[in-house]
Amino acid sequence: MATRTDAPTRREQILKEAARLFAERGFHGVGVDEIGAAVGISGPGLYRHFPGKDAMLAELLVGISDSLLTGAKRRLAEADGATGSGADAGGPGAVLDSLIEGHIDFALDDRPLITLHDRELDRLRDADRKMVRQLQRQYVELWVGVLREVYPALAEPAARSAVHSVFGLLNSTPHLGRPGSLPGRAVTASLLHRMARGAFAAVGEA
Amino acid sequence: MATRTDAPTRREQILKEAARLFAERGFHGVGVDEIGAAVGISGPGLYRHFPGKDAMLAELLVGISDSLLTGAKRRLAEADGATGSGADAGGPGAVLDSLIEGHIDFALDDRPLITLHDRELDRLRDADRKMVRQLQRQYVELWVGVLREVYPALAEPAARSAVHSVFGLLNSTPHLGRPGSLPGRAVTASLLHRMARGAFAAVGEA
DNA sequence: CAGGGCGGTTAGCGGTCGTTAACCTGAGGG
DNA sequence: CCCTCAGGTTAACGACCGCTAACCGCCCTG
Repeated sequence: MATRTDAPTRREQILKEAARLFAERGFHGVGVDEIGAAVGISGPGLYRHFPGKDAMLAELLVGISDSLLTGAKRRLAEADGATGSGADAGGPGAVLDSLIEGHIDFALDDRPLITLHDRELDRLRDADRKMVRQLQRQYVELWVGVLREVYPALAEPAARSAVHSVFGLLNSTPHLGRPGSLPGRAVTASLLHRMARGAFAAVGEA
Repeated sequence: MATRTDAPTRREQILKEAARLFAERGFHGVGVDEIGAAVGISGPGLYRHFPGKDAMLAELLVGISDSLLTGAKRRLAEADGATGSGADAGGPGAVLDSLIEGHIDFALDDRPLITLHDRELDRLRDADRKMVRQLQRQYVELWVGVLREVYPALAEPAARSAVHSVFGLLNSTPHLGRPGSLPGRAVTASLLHRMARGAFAAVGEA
């Protein structure tokens, strides 16, 4: 796949600005005119790119969930391949670290999307909501499986609760102040990573 | 103060139902007619109790923030008194445990309010929003102070980030399934408590 | 150089929302 | 016995919102 250096298409501009606005003021709190103005066109011009306001939210939420799940699957496969072929410092702990790292990257780089992800799900039409819910569930179950490999004594319901709670922890990035006031991306990522591991350890090594 | 055994007043009914509805569908997603219907009166009847829809949200959010801060101050005072008078198993660690316990109680018992608390803040008028923000900031700083007593090596910005992140963890209760599907309140509370302590330890004992 | 369609524009429609106005009723006190 | 007033009701207004209709210019192609 080519790393895209192209200018973003108009459609992508719209999605990005819509995500920001939805995250800031809520889906119902943003008008189509505002979304249009954010990309330099006005109101109804959006309907050349999307069938409606709902469709923008749907594409955003499905995209987020799918991207998270796809990334996690890729990391899982990479780690399994590594541990299978060579005797490096891998193992289930490394896979868990990789999942955490991926989620943190997402939470730090796409804050508006992380905000929308657990906030505006109920505004979707039934079909879209079911799809997003299914992707989210797969993502959670993937984490639960890896977590229980690291801590085999952990029962499944507890593992699931722990995963949801750590998502809450990692998704707290929007509350950590604007990107400028952060002590640096790497520092924040490391802090979140250690806290997530600590939280898991506290419930897994009971 | 008398522990209230009275039937809830109409005003309290309205606030409770409004909180539930706002949490479910967002502030802009709920009409005044629905709030009225939820308490058995209809639409404009609400204006005998509140000057407007905004005022309901404002009272809810200020109430939450104030209640959290007041409870935390009380716990801090109680713990300080205990450690000051006798040589029991207290100390800053016990204070931190008490803060965590209080926050968990709130997150488990008032899920709609916890949801609103970090979701609809921007819908407030400037004055109200400033007040809520100030209460929230005091609450955070109180936690930061206690946390840095437990882990003196922890720098202040890191401590503040850690507190926000643990709030994210504790406030994940709305995602843990409906109250019925939980493995029992005490079990969930214990799990959250251990995870919070583990997360703090992981960043404090670096 | 004609023409078609992509990507815009403005005007406006229908519905919904928060709020106000005007009216009503039943209980309590002088 | 009347008056007041708290706590409702319905009707309606004005604003806003999502979306459609109708129109238009530019670029690309045959």
